[in-house]
Amino acid sequence: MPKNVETTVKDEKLIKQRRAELIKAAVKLFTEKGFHRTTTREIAREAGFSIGTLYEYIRTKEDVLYLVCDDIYNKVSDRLRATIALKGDGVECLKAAVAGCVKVMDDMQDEVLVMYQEAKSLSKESLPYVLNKELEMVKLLEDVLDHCIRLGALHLTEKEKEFYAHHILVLCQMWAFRRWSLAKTFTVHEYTAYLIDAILYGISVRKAPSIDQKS
Amino acid sequence: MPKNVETTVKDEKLIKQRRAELIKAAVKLFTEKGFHRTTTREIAREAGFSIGTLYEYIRTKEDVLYLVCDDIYNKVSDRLRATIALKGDGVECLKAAVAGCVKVMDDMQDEVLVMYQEAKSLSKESLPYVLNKELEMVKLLEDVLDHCIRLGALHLTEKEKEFYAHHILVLCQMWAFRRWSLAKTFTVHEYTAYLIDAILYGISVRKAPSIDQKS
Amino acid sequence: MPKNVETTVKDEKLIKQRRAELIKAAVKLFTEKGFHRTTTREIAREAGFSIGTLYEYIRTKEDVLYLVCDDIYNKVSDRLRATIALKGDGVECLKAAVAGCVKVMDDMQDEVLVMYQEAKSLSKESLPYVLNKELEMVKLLEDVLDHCIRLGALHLTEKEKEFYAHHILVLCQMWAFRRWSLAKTFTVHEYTAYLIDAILYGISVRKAPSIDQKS
Amino acid sequence: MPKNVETTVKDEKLIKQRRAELIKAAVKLFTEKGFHRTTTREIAREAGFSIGTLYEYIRTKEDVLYLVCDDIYNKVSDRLRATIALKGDGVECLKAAVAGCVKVMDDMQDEVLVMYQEAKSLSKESLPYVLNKELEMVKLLEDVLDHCIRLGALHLTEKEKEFYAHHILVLCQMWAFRRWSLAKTFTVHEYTAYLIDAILYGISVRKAPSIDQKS
DNA sequence: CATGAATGAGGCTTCATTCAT
DNA sequence: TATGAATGAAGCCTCATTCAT
Repeated sequence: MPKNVETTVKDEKLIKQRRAELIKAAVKLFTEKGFHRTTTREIAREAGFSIGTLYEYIRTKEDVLYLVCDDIYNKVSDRLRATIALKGDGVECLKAAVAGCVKVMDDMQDEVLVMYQEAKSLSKESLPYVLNKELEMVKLLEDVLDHCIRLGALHLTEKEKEFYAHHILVLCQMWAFRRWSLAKTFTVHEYTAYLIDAILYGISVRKAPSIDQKS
Repeated sequence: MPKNVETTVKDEKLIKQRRAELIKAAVKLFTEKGFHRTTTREIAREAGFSIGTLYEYIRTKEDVLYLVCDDIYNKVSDRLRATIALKGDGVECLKAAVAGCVKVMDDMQDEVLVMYQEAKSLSKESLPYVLNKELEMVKLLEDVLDHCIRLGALHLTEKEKEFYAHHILVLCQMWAFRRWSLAKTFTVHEYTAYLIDAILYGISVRKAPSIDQKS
Repeated sequence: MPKNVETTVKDEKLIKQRRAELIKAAVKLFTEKGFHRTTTREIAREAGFSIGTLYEYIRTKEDVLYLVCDDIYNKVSDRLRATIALKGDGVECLKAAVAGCVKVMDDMQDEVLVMYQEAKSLSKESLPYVLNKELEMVKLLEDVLDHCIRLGALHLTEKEKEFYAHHILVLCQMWAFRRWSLAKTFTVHEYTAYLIDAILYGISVRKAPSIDQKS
Repeated sequence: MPKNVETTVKDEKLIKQRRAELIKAAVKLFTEKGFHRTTTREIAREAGFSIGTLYEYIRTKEDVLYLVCDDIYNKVSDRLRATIALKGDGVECLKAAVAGCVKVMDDMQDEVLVMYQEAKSLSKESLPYVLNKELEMVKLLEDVLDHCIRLGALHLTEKEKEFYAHHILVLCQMWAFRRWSLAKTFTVHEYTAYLIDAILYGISVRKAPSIDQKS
């Protein structure tokens, strides 16, 4: 399923190493100027090898984008999986997940932005693979919700579960996308606290005990 | 503040008309292939005039992007303003706003996507202007919240208000950004209903009366 | 049938003129260094316009080769048609045709060499069209033979006619291909005289009346 | 006279063996895609060794072409020499030579085509050597003609002899060059028969006894 | 005002050749 | 000797922009 970017080089270990260098360079440049404004030469130079060498490890410029997106998704997913960890009783588990997810978005802001802004430039063949990765992340949050449901802490239908998985993921990503504005008012921790509250109890519950909730 | 895209042509009426044609053509093409993959020639052809004429109404390709983003922001803002309208008592007003906002995102999905995906290609000079437009939209939602607060339907601090304005806007945009996945499970109306619930009451309140909320 | 090389330019007259310039430049360069060793930039410079302009009149480097081959074939065919003219009684007509054909090969040696040496670099799509042109030239010679046959000067079966048409054409081309060697010993006129004799009467008839011819 | 292609390797036997492999691979590839479209890497891979090893046995890509042309010329010459063999009385000897020559062209069509189409890509230094090989082949046919002359079967001046040697060689090559068209109508044997007739007696003698031949 | 031919900088990619292992 | 990773010059082509008509 994962597209296999062809190489001229055979040494697997070398491929891994060079690719890591290449991806690091590309992420840096894409962050600064975007995929289209970055030239292959710049990527090669930043990665520390010649243009010829770059093309020993990829076949097209688009391959670089694919490798970058693939790598970031994997890293984000891995970190998410590690942070979420289904620990804590009841709703605590969800809170931890949200906090972890925001932290990942905070730590990897540059990468996350690159991924979401440039993935659209992938070819028709690669795009589905990447979109699927996005759904895998949604799935991770569904697992958290499932856990809470099994603990009896939440009561959700299947549809609600899907809805909330997207909902929570988007709200966490929001920190990455809107930090330029939000960071003027909130620290990550404040943001996280507000977000947990908003997700769990909604806006109306803010100190309004007498209001007729969802009558 | 709004950058003035220079023209060779003087006739104001003509400028308006040609720009409208130009923007329409550009939005169509940007939707299909993105800003960078679209050539100025294509824009001219799609708009129905020659490349020479195109350059009578803009100075650089980036001007087209600026005009497009500006135009879409204005349209989205206008529609939002019209839909929101601060009508309804108490929390109804907020519900109407959310519903209206989602509808706008649904109606203008293509435009919204173009705007958010390509705005990053604007120059350092134009970007702030566009980001500011984004904040104006946030402000619109803050106004709604203010209204609810004044009606006594909500109780929010200034910070909470800012947070929720972003929060709500992002969740509405989510429909535009994730329709490729969400639409498999939800209709716009379902999505809207779930969203209103989620915003107002959060996830934990879903039929779980006995749970000790935020003790 | 003739492939239509696409242009960006619309003015038909201009296309004709520029193409003529382009072809002239290309023939000169291809003659000197061959198709593969000639760069598009060199063609543009030699033709007197910029690389950008060159690409307004063609889409690929191969288009240049196609235009060149097409043009040369047309010129050679036209000259052949003009020279042959089915004039003269009996076998005189054939002699005139051979003489004319050799003259064409002599006058257009460079072009003929380019055409036969580079045509193989045409794409699978264009090649058949060019090969067909070759067959048209064979056809011209078949017409001459037909004429002689109708005059009663020659007696050939259909197969013989086809054979001799190729046979004569190849022998005329021989002057173009082997002038580097033949010209050391023969002038064109000598060559023509020898060739006519060889074609008409063969080698054995050279002053050998007593030999038992093909008994 | 024969250019000495330099090697890093000393072992003569190894050189011979590797070169044979290399030439075989190159002929195959040149036949398929021509010299310029074939890469050195492809040659190495097809020959069964690495690019590094290839360059132990040649110094430039052009060396490969030189080796190929040289090898083919030698093989063709050898086969020609073997087939011709100056056997047969009188004109039979010539007939046998023509038949043999056509057979060689038929058997080695691919090689012959490669040789004549790519030799022009040789450098100014190598070209004369290869052209000289061509003249050696002409010489072989001159020898045949000489033999016939000595037998009294033909009467030719020196100039006529040179002319006919080229003439016959070209007509035999014609089978290789035009088989794409001729083979639709003729088998090799038919072609050979027609050709022998044409060379010996010319076109006019075809059943036209009363015509005043070159009076 | 409108047109579209002309321009050329610059991007992506290939590939012959080298050289350290 | 054999290998194959590294190199970078050089090729093809695109496209934003200009300007004469």
